[in-house]
Amino acid sequence: MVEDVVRSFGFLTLGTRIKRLGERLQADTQRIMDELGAPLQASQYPFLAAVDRLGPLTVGELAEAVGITQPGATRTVAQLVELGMLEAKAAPDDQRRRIVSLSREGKRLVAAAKSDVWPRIRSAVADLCGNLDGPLLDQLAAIEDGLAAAPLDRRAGKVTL
Amino acid sequence: MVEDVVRSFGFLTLGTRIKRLGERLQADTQRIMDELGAPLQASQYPFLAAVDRLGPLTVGELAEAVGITQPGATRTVAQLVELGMLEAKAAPDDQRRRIVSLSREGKRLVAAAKSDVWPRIRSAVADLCGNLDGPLLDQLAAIEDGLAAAPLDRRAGKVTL
DNA sequence: CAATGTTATATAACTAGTAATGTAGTTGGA
DNA sequence: TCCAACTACATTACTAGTTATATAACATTG
Repeated sequence: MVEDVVRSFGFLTLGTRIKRLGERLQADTQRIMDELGAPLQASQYPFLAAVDRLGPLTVGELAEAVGITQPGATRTVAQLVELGMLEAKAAPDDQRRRIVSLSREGKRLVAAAKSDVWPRIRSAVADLCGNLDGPLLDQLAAIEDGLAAAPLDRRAGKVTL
Repeated sequence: MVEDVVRSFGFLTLGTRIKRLGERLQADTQRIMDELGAPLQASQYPFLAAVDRLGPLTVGELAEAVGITQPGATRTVAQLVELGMLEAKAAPDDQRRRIVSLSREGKRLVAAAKSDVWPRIRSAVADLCGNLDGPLLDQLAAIEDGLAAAPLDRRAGKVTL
């Protein structure tokens, strides 16, 4: 067993450490969704959730809402249109803009996720880090240790919160 | 300006949010290193730092030390060998293992980074999040807001800490 | 009202991670 | 002792982000 140097280096490697932790959380979340039969990648749901929450958006607005660059948004929107979850049509007043909205199937999926999948994920993440406090590096260590002890998909017991 | 839904969704999208934040921190760190003339990618330094700290390691041990998978380590080691920063030779007792160590040039680079670059990064990150406390989501919001107000490369003033 | 500039999206090439699988070297038991 | 299983690393194909740039539509202005 070799020392985790990214953890040992503290603030110097914080970006690497945080990114790694995010990847780990996303992978665990994906496992919960796979178990529950959710048919998409974890990374695609924020797009559906954004349109559900904010209403039809352009590609650029979607990129901003989910916090990635425009080319990334263009690609994921294309995938979700291909999968039949989103619809995109040119704005009537400005042919450059594409207005993205939920398809019937997309709406059905969001409704199912809202009732079955998302509460489970929220409760698992809350179980992992809902009660943390104190300095950032200590909380990160607690989350890493917590995931090692019991990954997210074994924390989804209660659907409360 | 569109709402940041990943931030709004709280624990549900924590993995996405944390990963995004890590990418942002790494990108800012890269800018500091570029300004200071550091010749590598931010993602490559943990490998050099691991070998510097722990001594010669096999590819598998390096993967464990920096917290990625073995194929990722194989690739980055190959790049750093190509760049002349690392040397790899088969272990005398077990031809399967490759022992990775710092080249002369790699040692020189680590020494320069230790004295010039790493303290600057540490101080910038400490300036951003060294004094945070409280619940995780609040700290994440503070870091995001802090980066928006002044990215890391404009926080590297003092080289203390 | 045409030329020029700007904006919105698309495309291309790259980075850095992943999982699955291949291959060569080592080891242990019949 | 040799074959089967295991181990360490390499390879391949994929994911999801990035930057840089191209294209097409709209806006401005001389």
